[in-house]
Amino acid sequence: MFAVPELPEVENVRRTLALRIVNRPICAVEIRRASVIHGPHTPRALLADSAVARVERHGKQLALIGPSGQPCLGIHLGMTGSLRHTSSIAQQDQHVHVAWRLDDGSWMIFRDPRRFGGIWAFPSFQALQAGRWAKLGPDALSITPADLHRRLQRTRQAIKAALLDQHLLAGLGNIYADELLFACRLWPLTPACRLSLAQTQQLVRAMRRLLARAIRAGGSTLRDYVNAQGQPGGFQLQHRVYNRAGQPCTICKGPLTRLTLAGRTTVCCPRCQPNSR
DNA sequence: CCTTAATCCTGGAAGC
DNA sequence: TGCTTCCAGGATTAAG
Repeated sequence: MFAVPELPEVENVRRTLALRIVNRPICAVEIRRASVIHGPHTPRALLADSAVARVERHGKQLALIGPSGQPCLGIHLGMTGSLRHTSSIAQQDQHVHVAWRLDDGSWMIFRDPRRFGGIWAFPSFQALQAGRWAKLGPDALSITPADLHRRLQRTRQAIKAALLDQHLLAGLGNIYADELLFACRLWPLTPACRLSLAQTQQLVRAMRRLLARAIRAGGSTLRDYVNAQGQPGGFQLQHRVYNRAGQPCTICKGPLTRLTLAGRTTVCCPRCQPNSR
């Protein structure tokens, strides 16, 4: 249905983009829609006449880091954002907001039809980390069970709402939160503070396994997600609950239930994810 | 402290 | 066929 880039998709963008653009001279920057850029949007701030030395990720966000002493760009893909390396741009494409031209005439493009994403220009990676990433919780791939347990203890919110809160834990969105809760057989409305340390240890183990499998499969492509090289992912074929309301549970064969939680569609199995404890 | 809803936005799908 | 309506959702903000 949508792009919905969450941690596995953003990690695939990071890897495929790095292969194509790291240390490649950027000759020029075209800003077609300045409103997607936050902070200074001078050519220098956008790495014109410079290069991307490293591409890093925290949660769902990317950093295009210039050479030492040079600027840094924070990229958030939002819902429909994409960052791609292509040989050419369709001139009539209204959704390409920023385009960087490389030395061989190819382009890195930021495209985002729904414009929930954006670009944040900072003078350095340290400034991005201090100004933007510091507000995020630990990355879902590196958080420890003890840390997550401590953070979950602090809220009475439903576990699904807590998992979606990027200030608490960075990286999960609606797809992987539903898949994770199903994998752990946890009812989405369970208060977060009711998870025991043992349950949280299981949760973290399942989360790492789920995200690793999704990354390996290239992420989930529901409608139009592609990595920086234009390739779709294949993990949607392994979804057990997301977008499967009414269909049979892969374990008990009963119908999957759909409910709304924290304003989001939630799909789960009332039999395999019992509302208890 | 908690939840819900509105807001931003487009395009695909469904309904008439 | 063509129009309208609904719906998807990440993050923020305001209201209850």
